[in-house]
Amino acid sequence: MLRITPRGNNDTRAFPRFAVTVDIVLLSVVAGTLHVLLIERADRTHRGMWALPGGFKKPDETLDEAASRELLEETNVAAPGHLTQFHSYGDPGRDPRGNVVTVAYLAAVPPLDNRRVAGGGDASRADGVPVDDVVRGRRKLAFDHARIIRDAVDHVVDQIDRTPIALGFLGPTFTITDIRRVHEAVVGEPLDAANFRRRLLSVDRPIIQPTDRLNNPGTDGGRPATLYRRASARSRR
Amino acid sequence: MLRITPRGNNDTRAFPRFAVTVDIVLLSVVAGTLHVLLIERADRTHRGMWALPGGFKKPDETLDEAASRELLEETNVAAPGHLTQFHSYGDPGRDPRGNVVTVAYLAAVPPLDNRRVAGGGDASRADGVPVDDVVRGRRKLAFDHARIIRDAVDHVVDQIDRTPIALGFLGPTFTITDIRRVHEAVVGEPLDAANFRRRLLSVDRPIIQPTDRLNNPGTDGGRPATLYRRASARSRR
DNA sequence: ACAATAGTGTCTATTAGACAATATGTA
DNA sequence: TACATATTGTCTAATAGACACTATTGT
Repeated sequence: MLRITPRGNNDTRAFPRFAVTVDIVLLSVVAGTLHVLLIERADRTHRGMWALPGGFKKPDETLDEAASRELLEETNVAAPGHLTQFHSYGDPGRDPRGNVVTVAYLAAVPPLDNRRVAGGGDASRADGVPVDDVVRGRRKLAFDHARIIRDAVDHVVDQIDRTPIALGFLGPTFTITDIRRVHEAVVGEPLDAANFRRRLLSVDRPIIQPTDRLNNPGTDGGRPATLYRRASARSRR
Repeated sequence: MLRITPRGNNDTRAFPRFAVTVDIVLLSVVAGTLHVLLIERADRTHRGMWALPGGFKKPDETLDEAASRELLEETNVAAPGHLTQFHSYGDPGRDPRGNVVTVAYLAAVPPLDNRRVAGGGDASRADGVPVDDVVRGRRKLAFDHARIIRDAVDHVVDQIDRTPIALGFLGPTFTITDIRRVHEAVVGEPLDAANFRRRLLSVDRPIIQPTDRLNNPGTDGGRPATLYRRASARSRR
C-alpha cells in the first residue's frame, strides 16, 4: 500500500507552516577549556534568558547563507571555514512562540575579543561561557539550546581526529602545541606531545605547512616553536 | 555591534513561513549494489517525475516521528533502528511550489519485497534503482533529490566502519559474509574475508552475537556459516 | 646554571594486511 | 572426488604509545 503525501491538491499552502531559524553554536578554546558564546535576550517573550545566537531564515537565502549572516550580525564574526550544519530540531512545543524548526550550525573560532562581541543592539549582554557549565546544567538556557550545545560538542569530539576542524579554533598562524591544546580541550585529557606531532605531520595530505618564522617564547622561556599556517587546497593535492 | 534577531516584536508571525518536509533516502543492497527507493509522483505539479518518498511534517510530531510515519505510510516499511537525520536543505527555489525546507533522513533496510512496495495510492509506481544511476546522472529526479541521495551515500561511506549501520541492511539473522558484502557494496571494492571477520569480532563492545544455528549452504555447497544476530544493548555493556 | 618548552630517537605493543591452510558442506 | 564457502593460522608491515634524550630559549 503505497501513497504519496499529500494526496490530490499538492500545493504547499494546504499544509502547516513553520518558522525556520538557524542557531549557531560558536565554540572557542579559552585557557584550555571549550567555551560557547551565549547572548542574553532582550525580547518580550524571553527577556533575561540566555540563549544561542541565531535568527530567522529568509526565503531568498540558503541555510548556509542565513547562518553566515546571523553569525556576522550578532557576533561580528566573519564566517570562518568551519561553519557546518550538524542537526535540525523540530520537537513540538520546543519554542513557545509557535511552530519553529531550527537548523543548527557549528562554528569553531579563535578566542573572542570581548570588546568586539559585548553590548549593543537588542541583546543586553553577550558572553562566552564554559560548555561544561551548560552540559552539567549549572547554566539554564532558553528553548532546547542546552541539548543543541551538547549535540554540537559531541559532533566536535567525533570530528576532531578526522577533519581539520581544530584549526578553526586558531588564528592565521599557530604552533603544533597550539593545535594539541585544542585537541586536549576537546577530548578532555592530555596527549603525548611527541606522538601527537608525529601523527599530525605524517598524514598523506598535510593540512598545515610550516612558515619560516618562529613564535616568541613567553617570559617562561623555552625553545621557540616553528609557526605553521593552514595548507592551501592546492598544496594538499 | 551585537543585535539579536528579530528586533522588537519577536512573534514568529512577523517572519517568513516555510513548509517543512522530511524526505527519506531508503537504501538497500541488492545483488551487491546499493539501491535507493524512488516513487513516481502522481500529483499535478510533478506528474511522472521520480522523487524520494517523503512528506510534510505536522506541528504535533517530532522530525523523527514524521520520518517514521512517512516511511511507513509510503513504503510500508516499519522504522528500522537506523533511521537517522543527516542534513537539511533550504536553497531558495529548490521547490517550485514555494518556500520549503527539507530535513533528510537515511534508512538502511533489507532488500525490499516488490509485492509490498509497488503500486497503489497516489504514486503511479515505486521502484528501487541503483544509486549509481542517480549519482552518474543517468536517472533524472525531481527537486534536488539527486544531490540529497549523493549526500546520503557519502554519509553511509563515512559511517560504515564506525557504526553498526551495515546491520540495517540485513534481516534478523545473518552471516559474517552477509555483513562483508554490505561493506563491499558501500566501499565499492572487495574486502579480505579473514581480516574482515577478525576486525568485526575483536571490537570491545561486540555489535553481533552468534546464534546456535547455521545457515543453509546454497546449491553451490560450501561450509555452512554460523548465523549471527544483533547484540542486545544489554550485552554490549 | 636552571627551568621551560620544542623537537627527535627508540623501543614495544597493537593493529592491519596478505595469504596459506584447514573445516565442512553440495553435486 | 571436485568444488565452493567458512573459518583459523601465520607471517610481515604499519601504526600507536610510552618515554628517554637533545635543542634552544628566558631568567
